[in-house]
Amino acid sequence: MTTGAPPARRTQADRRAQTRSALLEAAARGLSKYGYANLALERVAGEAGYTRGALYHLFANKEDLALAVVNWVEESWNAEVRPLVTAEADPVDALIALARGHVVYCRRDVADVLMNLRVEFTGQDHPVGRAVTESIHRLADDCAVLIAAGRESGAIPPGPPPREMAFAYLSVLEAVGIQVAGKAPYDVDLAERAVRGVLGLPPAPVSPAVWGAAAPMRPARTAPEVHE
Amino acid sequence: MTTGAPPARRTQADRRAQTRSALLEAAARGLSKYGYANLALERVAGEAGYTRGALYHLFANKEDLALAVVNWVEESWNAEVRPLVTAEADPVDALIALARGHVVYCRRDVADVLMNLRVEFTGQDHPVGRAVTESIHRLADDCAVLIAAGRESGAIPPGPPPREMAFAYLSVLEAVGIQVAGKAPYDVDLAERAVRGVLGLPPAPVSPAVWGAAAPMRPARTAPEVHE
DNA sequence: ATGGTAACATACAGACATGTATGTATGTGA
DNA sequence: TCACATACATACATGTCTGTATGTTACCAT
Repeated sequence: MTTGAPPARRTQADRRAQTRSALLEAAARGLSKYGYANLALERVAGEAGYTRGALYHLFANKEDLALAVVNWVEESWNAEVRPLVTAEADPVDALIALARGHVVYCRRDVADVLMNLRVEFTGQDHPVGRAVTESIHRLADDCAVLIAAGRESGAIPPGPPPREMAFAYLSVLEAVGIQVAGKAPYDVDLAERAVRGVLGLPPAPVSPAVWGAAAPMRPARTAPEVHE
Repeated sequence: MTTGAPPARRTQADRRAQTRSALLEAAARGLSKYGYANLALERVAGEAGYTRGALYHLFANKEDLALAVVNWVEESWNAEVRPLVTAEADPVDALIALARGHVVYCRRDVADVLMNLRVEFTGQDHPVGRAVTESIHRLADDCAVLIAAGRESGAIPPGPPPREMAFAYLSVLEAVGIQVAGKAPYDVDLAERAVRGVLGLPPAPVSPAVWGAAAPMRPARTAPEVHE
């Protein structure tokens, strides 16, 4: 190519995909920081490098954009954390793996979008709030199955009904996830502690060195701690 | 008094106090349900039985009202929960009593005001967010002292720095408090489980009957379970 | 009873955000 | 090259909310 060549032509499909992606990311960051009510579309578009016209071309309205973000976040969580869970045959190991994986997921800056929206729409009937609630319910259903299995095998002691237990487990995990996110080396182990407590399990057998310098290797039966 | 007597004259001070109280309660309910951004003062005033004129007569602006609510909630929490904590000489018992007392406090409908505001203003610099943060920091400082004392006595195993531990403890307690509030009989015991887990303590020695019908009596060394 | 102040209610003004309408730029197939 | 459709930008219209100004009611001291 010569030095004076014009920029390469991008297809409309490519342009559309890039615009959409940029807007979703900007909206997610905005929802994370400002919530839904305070999310100004002029700002979202600006931070994505476009204008509201482009935004309204791709999304019907503010609600449509937020719902798209909710789906986007759920998908990215499923892509990163679910494999860790399904890789475990034992229910307790699966629940612990989920907790550890979730805390690692919380190291990214949009991890609290769903929690923020859930808190914001609690007690209100709104499409975005409903979407978040449904997302969490799907996850809670899966956790309830694991909890019930763990109880049946005797690995998990008795407690509230499995579904209630699952909601408590998730709320604790969510809170710890956000509170200690990124505070390696102990964010992951602290999350495990918290969910073991809620489930009624005794503390994991670890040496005191865990709370010191570098995180040590995990026992062989749990998920890997670091993911790239 | 005769049947046709006019209503009793109330002093201006009494009228002012009643108006202020009604507005604070309505605002607290509004902040709990809608957060700050979505809190419409027209609605607050209406639900309190007044108009925005009365509201602006008593509070400089929306921010002033919200700050007053934050203080009001903090004071009511301190009045109800702190005595349970200070009544315990042992640090672990104090932390457990705090958790149990907090969950009982969460049975009222404005218990989540501070959490909602904290979530809403995370990442932003706003006077209301700062007030909430300071309130939580004061509590975390006290918890950190208890945690440090428990570690020194050997009752609490090692973990992250006491202050970090205190924030994790509070975030877990807050999450469980809101998630299971009012779901007697197990909301209080579930909260205890959660915080024991975070602190690294083994499960409390309880019989399986706890998760059945009525809550049994607690062992003598912990705070009473029911408060009127 | 009267004048003054506080407690409240109603009207006004401006800012901000959303959604819609219209204009401009870019890709695409014939 | 040209007509068309899509991708985006800019302008317009409307509603909502906050804070301020003004009006009315109630208490209070003289």
